[in-house]
Amino acid sequence: MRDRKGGFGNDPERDKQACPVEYTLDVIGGKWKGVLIYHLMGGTKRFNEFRKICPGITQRMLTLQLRELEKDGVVHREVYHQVPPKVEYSLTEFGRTLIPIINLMKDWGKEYRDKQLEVQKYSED
Amino acid sequence: MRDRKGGFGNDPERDKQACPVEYTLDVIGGKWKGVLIYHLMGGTKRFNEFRKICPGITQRMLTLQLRELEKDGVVHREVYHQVPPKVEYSLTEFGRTLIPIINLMKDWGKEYRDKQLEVQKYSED
DNA sequence: CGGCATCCCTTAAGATACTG
DNA sequence: CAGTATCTTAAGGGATGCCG
Repeated sequence: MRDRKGGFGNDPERDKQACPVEYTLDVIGGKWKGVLIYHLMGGTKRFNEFRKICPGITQRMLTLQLRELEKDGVVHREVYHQVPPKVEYSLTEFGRTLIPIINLMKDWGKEYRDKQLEVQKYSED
Repeated sequence: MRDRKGGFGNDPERDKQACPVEYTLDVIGGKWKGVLIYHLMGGTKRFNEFRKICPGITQRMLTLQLRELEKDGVVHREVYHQVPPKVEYSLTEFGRTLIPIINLMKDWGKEYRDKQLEVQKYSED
């Protein structure tokens, strides 16, 4: 067992919860959560719309990531009980509080993607 | 991890690179990267300092995460060739451009950690 | 259409031991 | 002190098939 100085109990999540940054990353830092939230900022989306927007994601992962966002209260899932089925995903009010962060990340990503590539040149093997 | 060897031809990571949000998450979204950057905002840190601050992280993971941050140009690694060895980690200028994002994530985490717990109560039906 | 269940492989991550 | 190396386990994730 791991030596846990301070005896905080044995919840491995505690370390993350203790740091607000990690808590936030826990909500938006999943493999696809960032993009999903980002695209939801542009309006309601259906399941297959996401699949078109993110060709790399599988149904399974899309479901899992959306479920986690739903569980975290970030995304609302509206089911229309009809044939063929229709499910719409949207940001909750709570989810919208993330918009400033996502926007900042978007801006940073756009601005520094190139510069970061330059940096990498100097640290190549 | 990100493949730097070739171009973006059939790189499955391409989808992520295509979205600036995901690019940013790729840099700061690693399991421990957020906390590491966050703590580096408070000043230079040594290897074992991190281990004290983040009791849950293993040497191995700490090394790997720091190396990735270094590779991405976010963190500078200063090695003092002496006995006993001394290595200091600090944010690069590039790394400092992330500070606004980390701060925003910290604020959001602090503010909404509690509210999110409430949200979960309502989504248990 | 929008899933979920299953199988299976790959990658991430932990434990431990050892080193410059 | 600040790591590597190695092994093992846990989690992530793809492919496929079925179902409401």
